[in-house]
Amino acid sequence: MAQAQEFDLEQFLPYRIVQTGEAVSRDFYAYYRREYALTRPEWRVMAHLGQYGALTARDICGRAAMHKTKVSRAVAALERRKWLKRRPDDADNRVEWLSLTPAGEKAHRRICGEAARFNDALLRRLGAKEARTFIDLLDKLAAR
Amino acid sequence: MAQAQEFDLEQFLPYRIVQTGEAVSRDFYAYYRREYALTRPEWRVMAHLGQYGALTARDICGRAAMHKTKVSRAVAALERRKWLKRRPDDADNRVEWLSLTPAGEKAHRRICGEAARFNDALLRRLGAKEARTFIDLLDKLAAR
DNA sequence: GTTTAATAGTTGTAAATGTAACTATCAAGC
DNA sequence: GCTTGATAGTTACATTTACAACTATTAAAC
Repeated sequence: MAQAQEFDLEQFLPYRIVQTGEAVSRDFYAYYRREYALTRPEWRVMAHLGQYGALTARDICGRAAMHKTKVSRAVAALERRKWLKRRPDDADNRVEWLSLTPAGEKAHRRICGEAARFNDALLRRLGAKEARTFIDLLDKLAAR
Repeated sequence: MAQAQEFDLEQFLPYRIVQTGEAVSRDFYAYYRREYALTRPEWRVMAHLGQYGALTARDICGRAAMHKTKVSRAVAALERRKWLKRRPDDADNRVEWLSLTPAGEKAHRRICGEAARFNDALLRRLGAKEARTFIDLLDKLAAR
């Protein structure tokens, strides 16, 4: 049944990558949602601030490929729970520098520990050398 | 700044895969949304029915890893536009067999043509051999 | 054959999201 | 120094989504 010739879902990279992404991130997502009641955008903002230090909302949009409204709401939520603080920019009043508070950093460290465990499990599935290859290929795919 | 030791976002596979998935599917998603006003779940249901023939909603949930409410609403929308029909199961009245109508198949073929072009562009980015490797590694990652 | 548990699928409701419109600020042109 | 256009970020509203509760039907237990 169905058409065969040119197209096979199982070989269709956008589908396969999205699918695999959902499969490998599901458990980790469930973890930080359950343990910290964090949404995905909130965790992503934390992850970027935790790793790179103070950033503007715009920086996060660029780096994390998140829309600015998503970032805006995630930042507001993290600020409400006092895991994030804003500082004005000296030269430009439109800009706000965002960073984690000590409480935010503490949570970030703990979540990163768990993230590292999840990641190690995945890397073991691939093996060290193939994991390296895989990440290189991801870079190649995403290169604009 | 920030913590260095154990964890690096750029090496964190769940994040990298989801990110790459979004990047490589964005343009194709924009295409079928613009040209056919299809949502992502709707296209996914179509893609499965077009490729595998008649399936139950449950089959689609399993194959496409979609939640049953998402499938249910996508099926209802496709039925409304007469791209999909339902047939009762002979033995079990709870079950419905879903398949594309001729109009649905026609649209499916056209979208698949475009999908194949998108995919070819991605495969060219990787090269034939590495594309093969990449898909194997995706299989390995998703294996439960 | 009647109760109980499981399954296929739908619907209600709250939360999350995308889009566009908005405010505030800045830089450039003149 | 005003006007025009761009930029940082927020808010409003419509659409999607997730989660739980629901209906209908079947299979199992007894």
